[in-house]
Amino acid sequence: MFAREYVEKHLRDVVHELGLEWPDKASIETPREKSFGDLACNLAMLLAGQAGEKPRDLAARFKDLLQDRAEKLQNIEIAGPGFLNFSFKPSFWQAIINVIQNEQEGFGSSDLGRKHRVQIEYVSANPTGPLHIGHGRGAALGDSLARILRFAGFEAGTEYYLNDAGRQMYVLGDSVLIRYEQLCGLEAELSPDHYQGEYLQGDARELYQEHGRDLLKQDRENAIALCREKAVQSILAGIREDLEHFGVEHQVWFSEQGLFDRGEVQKTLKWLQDRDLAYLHDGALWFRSTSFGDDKDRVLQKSDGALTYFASDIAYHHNKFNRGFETVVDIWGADHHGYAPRMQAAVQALGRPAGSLRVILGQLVNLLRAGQQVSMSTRSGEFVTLRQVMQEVGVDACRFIFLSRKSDSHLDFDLEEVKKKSMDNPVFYVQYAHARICSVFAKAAERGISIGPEPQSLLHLLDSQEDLDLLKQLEMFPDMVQAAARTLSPHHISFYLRDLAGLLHRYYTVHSVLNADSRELIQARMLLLQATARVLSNGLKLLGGHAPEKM
RNA sequence: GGGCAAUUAGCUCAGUAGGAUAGAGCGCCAGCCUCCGGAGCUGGAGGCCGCAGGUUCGAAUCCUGCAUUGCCCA
Repeated sequence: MFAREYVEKHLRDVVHELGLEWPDKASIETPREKSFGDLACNLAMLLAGQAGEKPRDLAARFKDLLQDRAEKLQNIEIAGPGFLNFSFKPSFWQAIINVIQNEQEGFGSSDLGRKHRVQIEYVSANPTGPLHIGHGRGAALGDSLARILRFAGFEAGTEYYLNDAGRQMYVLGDSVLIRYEQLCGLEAELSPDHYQGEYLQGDARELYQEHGRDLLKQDRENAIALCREKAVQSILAGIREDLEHFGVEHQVWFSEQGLFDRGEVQKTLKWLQDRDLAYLHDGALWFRSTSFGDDKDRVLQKSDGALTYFASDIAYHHNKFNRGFETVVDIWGADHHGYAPRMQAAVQALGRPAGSLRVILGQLVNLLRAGQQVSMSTRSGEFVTLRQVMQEVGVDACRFIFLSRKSDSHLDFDLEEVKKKSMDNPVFYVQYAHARICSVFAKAAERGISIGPEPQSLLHLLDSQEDLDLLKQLEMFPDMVQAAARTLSPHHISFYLRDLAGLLHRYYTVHSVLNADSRELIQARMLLLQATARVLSNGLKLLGGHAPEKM
């Protein structure tokens, strides 16, 4: 049982016995100051009114009642205005090694999610060009979240929504056709609205090789459709390749066009109209988003009959929920944040409770090189692709940087900094800790030292300050994973890993493992290192990174 | 003009159950290799948590107003 649960269970018993009610605002947390013990609780302060006693007096009663029965505690203190500070016996912390040894790659997992079905939709870039670094952030976030949620007992599905319908696709096809016409020697020119990217030249060239000048003879709309198909296929192939290289998987690729083909968009619009959630006005069809907290009603179908993106997005989310997902997570670029209220409104209109849709906004990524901004003009096609960044800085470093910030904070991504193998780039710091441990074990093998058959009997030797600091950090890993899952925030894991690596490095410097005084102590420390390596590895895996044995 | 987010050390950022003397890394200064990987460790300096009110036993955290920045919408 973990520390927090242990304390909470006993506290609840006592609260119950005193005829009091457990307050919602009760908190049991590790205090900032080490001298305040391992865990601190504000219960006495919150219950003072209810009990009609002064906080410190009430705290004293708690202490008396707890002292006899909570045998894993070493010490209970009353401090400040009425805090209860708890310290555990070293044996409690030492026992975490056994837990880690038993659970191995499962250590840190839980059933927090109780198989709750969650869908994570991420990246979902329009197939109009290669992925750039902003997509990389979304990719790292979504993939890591899926790993974390699964580890925490949720059933998480991953999906890529393919915007393969609509005007942008038409423009894409038109852009390729113009390139093709140029190859044929015609005087065609791209307008500023067209996609300018070099990558479309290749598609035009292939079309020319396959069809010669035949496309010129066709009806122009047909030719555009053909070009569009060609471009989408090749761009999509590139995107899939990039994501695979990035270590990211989408279980489902969901086509917007498919929604139209199956009539789901029209069906959803009718569904809304039947319930008076949509209405006709000025020849257009409007959604009553104001009934669900949006600023104004939104157009679903324009007066010329064209459907908006919003219309197909509602149909898409309708589809998601109908597939049985209870919670849907959408990861968007921050430039779409204005879109969130209407989507939230739509989900509620579909009859889902608030909170069924959780939108995560990945803030913009600012690409720098040695402090200088790298220009990223989107339409002109002059931008650094995710692929280029991966090749230059490596996948692990790239992902770790994305996950070392809150998703909604701006991120400066400096190519030179990320390549540096220093604390500027924490992934190396964390990986180095793992490699260091592996190196100790390699050396141990050379010297013929191994851990004996009864390792449990040695754990009491891990009683120095550094031992306990490290053990406590290991013990809180499951808690950390749950916090990351609850708040959909992978960055908690990366900060945790940095702290854990820091404690390991310190430990390593202060205590020699293989040169310790006794054979028993050597083995005990090896056990501690082994457990630390396991947690580092489990944590890195949740971020989609690797735990190398050598660097 | 309206909306959303941000504002914490010189720089980049944690702090999502409201808790005690606000943290980390980088950079700067001073130290640590007879020894398992120095990609490391130790110590120091560095803060009005944007500003002003409010809520309460207690606020970086919650509420209101203002300022600055970024983004979205018209």
